[in-house]
Amino acid sequence: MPAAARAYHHGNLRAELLDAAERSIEKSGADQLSLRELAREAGVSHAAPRTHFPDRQALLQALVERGFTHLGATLRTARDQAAPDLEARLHAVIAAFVTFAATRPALVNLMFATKTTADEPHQKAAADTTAVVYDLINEGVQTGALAAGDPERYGLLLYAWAQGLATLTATGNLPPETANTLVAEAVSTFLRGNTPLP
Amino acid sequence: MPAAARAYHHGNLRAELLDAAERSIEKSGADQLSLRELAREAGVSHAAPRTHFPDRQALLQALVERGFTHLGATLRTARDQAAPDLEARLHAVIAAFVTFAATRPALVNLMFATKTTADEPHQKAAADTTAVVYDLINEGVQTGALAAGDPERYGLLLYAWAQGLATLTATGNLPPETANTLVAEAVSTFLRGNTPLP
DNA sequence: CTAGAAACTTGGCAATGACAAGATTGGCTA
DNA sequence: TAGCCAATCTTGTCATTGCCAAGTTTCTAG
Repeated sequence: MPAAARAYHHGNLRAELLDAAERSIEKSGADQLSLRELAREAGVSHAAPRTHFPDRQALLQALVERGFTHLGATLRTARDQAAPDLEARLHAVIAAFVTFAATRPALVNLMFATKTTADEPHQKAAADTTAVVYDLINEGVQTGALAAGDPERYGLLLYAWAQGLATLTATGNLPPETANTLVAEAVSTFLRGNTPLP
Repeated sequence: MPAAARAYHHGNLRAELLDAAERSIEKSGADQLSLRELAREAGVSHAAPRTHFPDRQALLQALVERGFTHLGATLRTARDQAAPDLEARLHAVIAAFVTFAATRPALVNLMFATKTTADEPHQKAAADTTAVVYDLINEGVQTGALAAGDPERYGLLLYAWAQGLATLTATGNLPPETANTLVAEAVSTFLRGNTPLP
């Protein structure tokens, strides 16, 4: 019995709760989120959410997981639609990251505020997201566009940069209109700083 | 009547509440923070905190403000104790940033999860923190160590990088022992990527 | 068609944040 | 020094919330 796709008393309550929760945190912050309020919005009883989420934390975690899945997909799309050279693709991916953060600041905060322990369910989704950057870096090292070195280290470095730019955007310290320019400079600085010696 | 230094019924309740709050969020996360619990720990009535903080959010904001003040001071100390050349000082500052984040992950998350609107009280403390990086960048541009360009843009770029590395450390995605190496690489990459043409 | 599981409801409890009104204390002034 | 005033803290209260237990409805597998 596929729980997610079932149409029962309410329909697919789980997904609707997550949608409402995402709207709520963007409007009032994550710590204002009320399960009972979500239930009211969905027109179900105050204990109905408990069927799908054992507690409040579980709902937030599901939100984070969905966020990473969404972000990963967004980054992959951006990569595939960019021009084929490394710089263009890196730029497209990081710019998409920043745009994502500008659109869903509260969700992004939540995603990166959650401690990462190995047994958490969002681990895989998060790894699939970082992999987008890592893979491009790997490719760059292999084609010789980047100086030989530990690709994982490069990946972490660039991912950290992207994450920082995204967070600054999400918190309003970086106006979205200048963000794009900064992303371009970050990528070109990164590449220029790691160009193999001729 | 200097409110902060007074010893009254309790002593300086305000500071003690903030200390307890910081301990609490590092132990159980910010959304588990309970004003009544803090009051109990301090041995005062459940409504006593209200004298110093109108509501829960105000306490969190005070925590953020204190955090930025502390971080700024930490960065300035690191800068002053480093070797006088630009790279060493940048490295020292960002490494101190990352160490700060590793020591107080929950506080750092809170600091960078809070939306920055102009009228918020922690604005100045936050600005004083970013200024440490900005000033070094400015100095680098003026002495010719960095290519001519918009210093503010450089500053934002490097600050974003530092913030990203700090957040990754705080969330456990970057083991503190490798963090130092990565910081060194980030700084040298940044400088290498922005060296003026000879 | 029936049994059992999944989804939801009703009722209840302890804890919390916020508020109002009163008590205590310390300093400032007249 | 007497007394007022403001800051600090207390007691009492309320609505809301998260979580839990027990029961009810609906779906589905066999």
